[in-house]
Amino acid sequence: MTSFTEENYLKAIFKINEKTSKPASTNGIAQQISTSAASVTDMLKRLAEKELINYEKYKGVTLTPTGNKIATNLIRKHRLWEVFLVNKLNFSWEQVHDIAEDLEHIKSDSLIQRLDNYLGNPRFDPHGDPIPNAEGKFMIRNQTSLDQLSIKQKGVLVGVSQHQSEFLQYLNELEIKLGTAFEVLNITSFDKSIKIRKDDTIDITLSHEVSKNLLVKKINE
Amino acid sequence: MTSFTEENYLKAIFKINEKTSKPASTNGIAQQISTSAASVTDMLKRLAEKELINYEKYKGVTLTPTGNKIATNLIRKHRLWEVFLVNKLNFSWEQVHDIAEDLEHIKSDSLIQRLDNYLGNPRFDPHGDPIPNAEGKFMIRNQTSLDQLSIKQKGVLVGVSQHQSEFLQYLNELEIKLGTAFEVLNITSFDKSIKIRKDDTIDITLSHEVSKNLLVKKINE
DNA sequence: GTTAATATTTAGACGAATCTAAAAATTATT
DNA sequence: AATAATTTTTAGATTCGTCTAAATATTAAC
Ligand SMILES: [Mn+2]
Ligand SMILES: [Mn+2]
Ligand SMILES: [Mn+2]
Ligand SMILES: [Mn+2]
Repeated sequence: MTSFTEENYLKAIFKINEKTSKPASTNGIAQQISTSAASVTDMLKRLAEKELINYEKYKGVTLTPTGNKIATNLIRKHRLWEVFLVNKLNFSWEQVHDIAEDLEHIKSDSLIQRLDNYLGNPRFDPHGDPIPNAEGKFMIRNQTSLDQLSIKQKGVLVGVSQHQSEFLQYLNELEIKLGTAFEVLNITSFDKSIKIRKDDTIDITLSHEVSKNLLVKKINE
Repeated sequence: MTSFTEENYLKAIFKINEKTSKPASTNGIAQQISTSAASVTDMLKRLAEKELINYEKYKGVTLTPTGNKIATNLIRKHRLWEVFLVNKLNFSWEQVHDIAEDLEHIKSDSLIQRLDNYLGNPRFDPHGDPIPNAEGKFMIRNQTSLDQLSIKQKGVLVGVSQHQSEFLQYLNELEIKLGTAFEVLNITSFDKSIKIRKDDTIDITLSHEVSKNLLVKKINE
């Protein structure tokens, strides 16, 4: 059996591997999990012992197939619960991550299978992130960050790469949500701030810090 | 903060107090929780230290107001989740207890408040047990066990005092569920087995072991 | 009211997960 | 290549929750 804590380590390693395409470092994991490097080393030994990770001293870690299965299943559960919280309980997208962080550890295959079904087998979570299927396969999303677009290009918001509630609340204020359509009007070369026309009506200016965290699908006309 | 384990002790103490109307004994708790008496004594010291229980060596335990609040809230969450699993995810009543045993430990007041609302503020769980309100008040159910009825008396099933899945599955086979109407036709003095007419149509015989675990509300005509 | 049986607590140990401080290995800098 | 900076591991301690075995207290039986 994998404990609550072990599961969190596996998920952290998965995310780092995914983001960097490299083995996860001890410090990287420590930071992700908000713990000390020493604790991480301890846990890596245990996870290696259980054959959930590939670990060589000083060389970083990757997941074994078994470890990968557990990690993707956690992500599947996390994202399905987020859909439940938003679609059924009417939570807002910035409120659900922390709750899902706990719910993802509930161990029942039939529960998650029924939940998936009840929600209509959603393929994306409230933040636009893909929900892996029961076999752990992710759907690949055709996306670019908004700051990669050039003037006059159009796009539609399909995701966010920041999940902090302050960021999401800021988007709420601007009435930017998944599905919102954009056209790039102007880019200031000095600070890379970007002026866009939203839903063909309202013009707003976004800082580079914001625009690089907005994931859009380009619309070719 | 109260841990998962501490919560389970508080709930066990609550249940014993409720059932016996006496302070819970060390052995009683040990049995309820499937652990050793020594472990219980250890934990009782910790819980007393946190002022969640009233504990005097060799004298048994009761809950303090704070401990009681935590315990009733756990029961509230447990039963609300059971309603969700049965009413929304179409689980059968014998499948939900174990899953709810985990879900009850999820800590989010807004979650449980929204869930309650989403379910239509149910007052009883799938086994007929009352769901305490947010203040911890239980609704008192007017009930007698079926074996207390005399011949020709009528009643309707409002609960079960056994929650084992084998028992519930046996009731499924007999098509006995909450709301099922009974009339007592006959009681065998030898083994106290009882013959009833179910829903005015089918006659079935139940052992005393079964009838004493069926909670009915008498119907006076 | 002693003695026997049972219930409860204490003693001592262990595994999981964590920490800080110190040692060792790796990587970067000159 | 030698030294400095950084990263990682080890050593040693702590807390939580658990165990078995032994000691003590309570309750039941004679
Ligand atoms: Mn999330
Ligand atoms: Mn998400
Ligand atoms: Mn239950
Ligand atoms: Mn129940």
